Amino acid sequence: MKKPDDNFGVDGMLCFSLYSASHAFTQLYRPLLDKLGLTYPQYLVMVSLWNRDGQNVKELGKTLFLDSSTLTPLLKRLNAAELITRTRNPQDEREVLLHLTEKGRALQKQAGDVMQCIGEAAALDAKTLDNLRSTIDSLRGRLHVAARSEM
Amino acid sequence: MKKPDDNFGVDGMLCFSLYSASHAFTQLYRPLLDKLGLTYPQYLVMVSLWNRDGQNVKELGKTLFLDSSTLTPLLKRLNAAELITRTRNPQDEREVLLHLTEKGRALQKQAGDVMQCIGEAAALDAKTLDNLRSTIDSLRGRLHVAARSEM
DNA sequence: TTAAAATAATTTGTGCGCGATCTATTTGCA
DNA sequence: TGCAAATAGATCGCGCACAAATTATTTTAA
Repeated sequence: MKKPDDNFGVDGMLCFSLYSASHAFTQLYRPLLDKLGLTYPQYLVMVSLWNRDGQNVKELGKTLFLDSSTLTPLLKRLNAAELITRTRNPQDEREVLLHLTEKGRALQKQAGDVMQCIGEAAALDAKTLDNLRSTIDSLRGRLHVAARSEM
Repeated sequence: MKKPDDNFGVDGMLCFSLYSASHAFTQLYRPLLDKLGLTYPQYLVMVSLWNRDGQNVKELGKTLFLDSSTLTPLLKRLNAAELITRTRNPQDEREVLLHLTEKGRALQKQAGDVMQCIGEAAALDAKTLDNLRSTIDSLRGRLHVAARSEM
C-alpha cells in the first residue's frame, strides 16, 4: 500500500485497484443481470442459495461477508420477486430460513447461459485466475484479522 | 470466472474475491478515516487532490472511475467540511474546479501518519504487491473494454 | 449568426453497505 | 426456576454508486 505522500495519487494504491476492479466487474455484469431482474449483490445471494439451499441469514452473511442490516432488505426484495421464501425455523424461532422457490431454482439455468461471457472478458487462463483469486482471498483474510485486532 | 452451476457457491468467483477484499480494505480503513472525518471514497478524492490540486469534476471522475452523480454530493460534503472549494472555471463556466483549502492540505500530514499501518496489514512485500496491483489493473482495463463493447 | 449538437455538472430515484440500536427468542447459570 | 447474557434478525440513518433525466454553457456547422 502506497502512502498518500508518495505522490502518485490513487494509482499505486492496492486498495484502489481492488475497489475499481470490483466496480468494473459489477458494471460488466449489470446488463446481463438486468435481464434476470437481479442486482449484483442479489446475484451473489442466489449463487450461494443455488449452491446450498435452506441457509439462514447468519450463514449467508458469513459466506458473503455481509450482515443482516444489508441482507434483510435485499432478501425481502428477492422474496417479493418470488425467487425465495423466508420462514422462521420452528426449532429456533430466532433464525430465518431461506429457500429457493421453483422460480428461483429455474433462474439458475438462465444465469448459467448468460454468465459465460464474463469469464471471457476477464481473459485469464485457469491457472492465472486461480492464483489471482487465492492471492486476493488470503489478502482479504489478513485484512479481516487486522480489522478485528484493531480494537 | 466460475460458472454458477460449477456448484462452489460464491467461492471460486474472481468477481466475489475482488468485491469482498475491497470491502475488507474499507472496513480496515474505516476507524482510521473516522479520525480524519472522512469516508473511504472521500479519502480517495483527497488523495487525488493531494496529488493534483485544481482538477475539475470530470478529470477526478476519470481517475476514480466515478461519474458526476456520485461525485457531486460527495464533493459538497467535502466542501461543507471546508476541505475543498468548488468554483466554476471562468474560462469555461461548465466546469467546476476543485481546490484544496489550507485545512484540506493540512490533512495530508495527518493521513500519512495514520495510513502506515494499512500496508502492514496487507503483509505483502513490495514486489508481490506491485505484481498483484498491475494484474488487477490490467484486468480492470479489459473489463472496461468489454463493458463498452457490450452495447 | 444562430440553431442544433455536444459537453459539464446537477438532480432524482433505487439499492446496497454498515454502524447503532431495537426486538424477540434461546441459553446458561446462580 | 428464573433472570441475565447471548444470539438472530429487523430497523433506522447516512453515504455511496449509478441510471436517467435536467440545466447551463460552449462548440459546431449550416
